[in-house]
Amino acid sequence: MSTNTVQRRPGGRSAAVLNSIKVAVEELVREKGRERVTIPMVAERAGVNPTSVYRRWGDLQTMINDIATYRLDPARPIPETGSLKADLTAWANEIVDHYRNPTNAALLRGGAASAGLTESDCTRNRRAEAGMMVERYGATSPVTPDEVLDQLVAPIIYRVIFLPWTLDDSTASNLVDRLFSGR
Amino acid sequence: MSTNTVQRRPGGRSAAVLNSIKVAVEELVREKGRERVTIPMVAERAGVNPTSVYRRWGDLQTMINDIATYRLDPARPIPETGSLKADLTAWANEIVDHYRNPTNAALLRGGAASAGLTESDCTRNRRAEAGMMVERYGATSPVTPDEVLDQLVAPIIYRVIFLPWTLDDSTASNLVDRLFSGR
DNA sequence: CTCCTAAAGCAACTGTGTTTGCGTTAGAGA
DNA sequence: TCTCTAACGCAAACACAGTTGCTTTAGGAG
Repeated sequence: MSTNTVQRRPGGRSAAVLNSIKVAVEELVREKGRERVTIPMVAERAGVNPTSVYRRWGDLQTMINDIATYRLDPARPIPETGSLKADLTAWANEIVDHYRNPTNAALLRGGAASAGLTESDCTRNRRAEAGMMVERYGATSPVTPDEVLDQLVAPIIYRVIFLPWTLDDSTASNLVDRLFSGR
Repeated sequence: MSTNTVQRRPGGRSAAVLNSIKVAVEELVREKGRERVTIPMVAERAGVNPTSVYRRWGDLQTMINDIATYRLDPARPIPETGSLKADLTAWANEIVDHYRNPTNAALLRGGAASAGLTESDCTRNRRAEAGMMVERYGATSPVTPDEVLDQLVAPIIYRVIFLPWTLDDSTASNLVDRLFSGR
């Protein structure tokens, strides 16, 4: 061997196993909620030996975080329409659409259970994105980043967690309208 | 026996056991978060046999929901000052104060994990209380119950779950001010 | 095609949460 | 005080998540 790197084997069987596990995790999280999913359960649904899962990821938390490529991409482009109101509407619609997917909603609820000690990815990223959009318009902006969090992000996340059936196509624009009303 | 009702024994020992379990649950939920608490753990801290806990409640979810009498009492009086704004401010302050207690916050996060399928106590009660206050002022009310949920309850609950360190004495009144601004 | 070994499978074992049968303690009415 | 039995304690059995050593399968390089 001419290199000192470990040989990997991402092809064939490993890929098939990975894919069936991913499907099983999505199904089970959606069906039962993240808290009621176990590794043996995932392995059985995937038609795979539990040992394989333990060897690859070690624990359920690590596995789900790694499998969950369906979370909101932190590197995705932030809407830039030239109007703050339109930017916020488009951005809020992305968030609503993302969490109308039951799997994503279940993952958010699971994350909420262990939140509160440190700022989670969810809140930190949303806060950063809100700040970015508002600051584009500088002192002329009628709203602050904190107001965006309190009156736009918070209602959406609250509904995702406790009242997911109230989310619809007009939720985001309604909230933005109220945020800008009287300003 | 002249009655066909089962004899209960709420006094003495049973009350002592119940109380020591209640204390143990509060401590452990605050220390570890609801998700990392188990029944044997509670029983040991309480100096009680785990069997007693299983026999009384069956499972941890039921036990915590039952023990948690420190949650906001649904029968407590709703503020009635004569002004909707003042009512809402007082009411929101109660909620903030309640959830600034780390035990209550941890219980809310735990509840969030299993929410989303049915409307939880938390959301149903808040919605009912908001409706009650707003309806007192009928058609003259500048805000709707849904607006109260979106712009007052949701920001508070969002902060409790994800940003508990941002809750302070002025949080409630700031939110109410923004809710009424421009109306 | 052949060799090497990454990665999966298998099975036995451990630790811990949960159930169950039975004996003991102690609250409440007679 | 006496009796009845609800509620607790105890210990053995059970269920299942997670671990470990070994074997088997199959991807990739030569």
